[in-house]
Formats: sequence, structure tokens, C-alpha cells
Amino acid sequence: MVTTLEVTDVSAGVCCAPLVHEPLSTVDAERLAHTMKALADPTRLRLLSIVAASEGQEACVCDLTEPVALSQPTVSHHLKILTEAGFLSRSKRGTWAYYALVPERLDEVARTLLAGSHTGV
Amino acid sequence: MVTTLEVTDVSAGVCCAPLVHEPLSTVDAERLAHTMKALADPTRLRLLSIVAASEGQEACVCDLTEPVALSQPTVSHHLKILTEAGFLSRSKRGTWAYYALVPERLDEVARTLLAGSHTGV
DNA sequence: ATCAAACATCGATGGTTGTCAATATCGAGT
DNA sequence: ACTCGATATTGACAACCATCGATGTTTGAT
Repeated sequence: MVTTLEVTDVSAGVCCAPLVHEPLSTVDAERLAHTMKALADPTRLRLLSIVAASEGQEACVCDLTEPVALSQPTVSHHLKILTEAGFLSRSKRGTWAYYALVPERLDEVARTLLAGSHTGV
Repeated sequence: MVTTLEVTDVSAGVCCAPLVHEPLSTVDAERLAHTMKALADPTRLRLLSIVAASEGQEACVCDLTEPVALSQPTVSHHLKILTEAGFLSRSKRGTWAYYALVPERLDEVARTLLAGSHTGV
């Protein structure tokens, strides 16, 4: 049984775009918007949360098709978008493709949005 | 001079949707996606960041049209979407409409996305 | 070598969305 | 009352996107 681990290109990192501290450059805004677009769909959010709540925070396509009640091609399409945005990683084991959560990526985006309000402190 | 302060409906709060701890319900996913959609456009992200970087974290439409190089109706349209999503508040002073950042809302969304990875700590 | 299962890709389609010009509304000053 | 300046709304259009069925590709098993 062969195990292939594919690492997605996350070089277009949004790591250090403050959003709230200084005006975003056109290219930074474009990059961040592309990242947020991956999270701006209810199906993709559900897929993310289902994967995150699964054993080892990973799941194969066959486990995901039924919960979201969509066709397999559609699910594959969404998983590809989430993977390209860096929120999931793909590893193939046998005929199955396992998608795993990349929590650091979610945290990275969360930090980008932080505005530093002192809510109820 | 009359000052009107409008408070936007944020009752559709995404406050306590964990995203990473348990599968999102259909309705929660729908709500969160709607919120993320407001942040999934480069123009809106630039508008947000420009407002956030302005004096008192607020700006009027006339100050925003030129930086983004778009028509006034288009800018008003984007500001409306950001306001309805709770990221901006609108207060009218005279003929001018001032849009101010709501940092708590950004932090709220950021917390929703947090996955709790221990990146390089 | 062949077959079946899991997944990806392709092409098409209906719905959504960002943009603008034109128009409407609203407030301040004359 | 009238005008002007700032903003919101409307209608239209092109580009984008989520979805599906059909098909292609890869892998393990017979």
C-alpha cells in the first residue's frame, strides 16, 4: 500500500497582512479575498467542520458525500478549493483520498482578522 | 446639526459557532458563510482597512471613493454589505454618512475560526 | 489482463454578484 | 420654495460560481 503525501503551496501566505492597522495594498486585498472566498460557502464550511470533528481530523471523500447530501464531483470540487486555500491537506492511501485539517492555517487567518477590541474586559 | 446613530441588527450572531469542534448545522453554516462572504471581496477588504486606519476609525463615503477608484454607488453598495454584516456602523452627520469600524465584530469572527493549533509556541 | 471502486476532471447550466449610469432621496443653506 | 451637494436606490449587464451528469484516471483485487 502506497502512501502519498501532497503538500499544497501556501506561499501566497496572508500571514502578515494586518487588515486593521494600515490600508491593504491591492495585491494583499486580492490574496486575502481569495482566501476568504474559500470560507464563504456553507457547504465548504460544513465540510471543514466535519473533517475537523472526525477521527484524527481527517476524512475521505466517501465519508463526506452523504453528510452534505451533494454529488461526489461537487464534494471533490469543494475539497479542492479548501485544499488550495491551505485549510486542508490531501493524502492518498490506496484508492481513498484523505483530507486532513490544517489548523495552523485557520489560526493564521484568524490572527489576520483580529482587531484587538477589549470586549467586556 | 442632527446626529443619527443607526444600530445594525447583529442578532444573527456567529458568536458561538465553534467550526472546528463539532459539525456545523446547515443553518449555522449558512449564517457564517453569509458573514464570510462580506469579507470575500478585495474592494470590501480595502474599504475596511482604510476605515480602520482612519482618524477615529471612521470615514465618510466621499473619503473612500477615490482610494478604491470606483464609482460612488459601488462604494455605497459595499459599505452597505459590510454594515449589514456588522463590521461597520453608520452614523449620519449632516449630509455626510460616516462609517466606523466595529472591531468587536472582527474579533468575534476571528474567534470563530480559531482552531487552537500551537504554532511554534 | 481485466474489472470494479474511489476519486478527479470536463462541459453545461442556472443562479449569484460586482459594476456602472441614471435616478431618487435627503439635508443645508439661500 | 428652490438649489446644490452627498448619499442611497434602481435597473441592466457581464463575469463568476455551485451544481450536476458524463467521462477519465488510478488503484487494488481477481
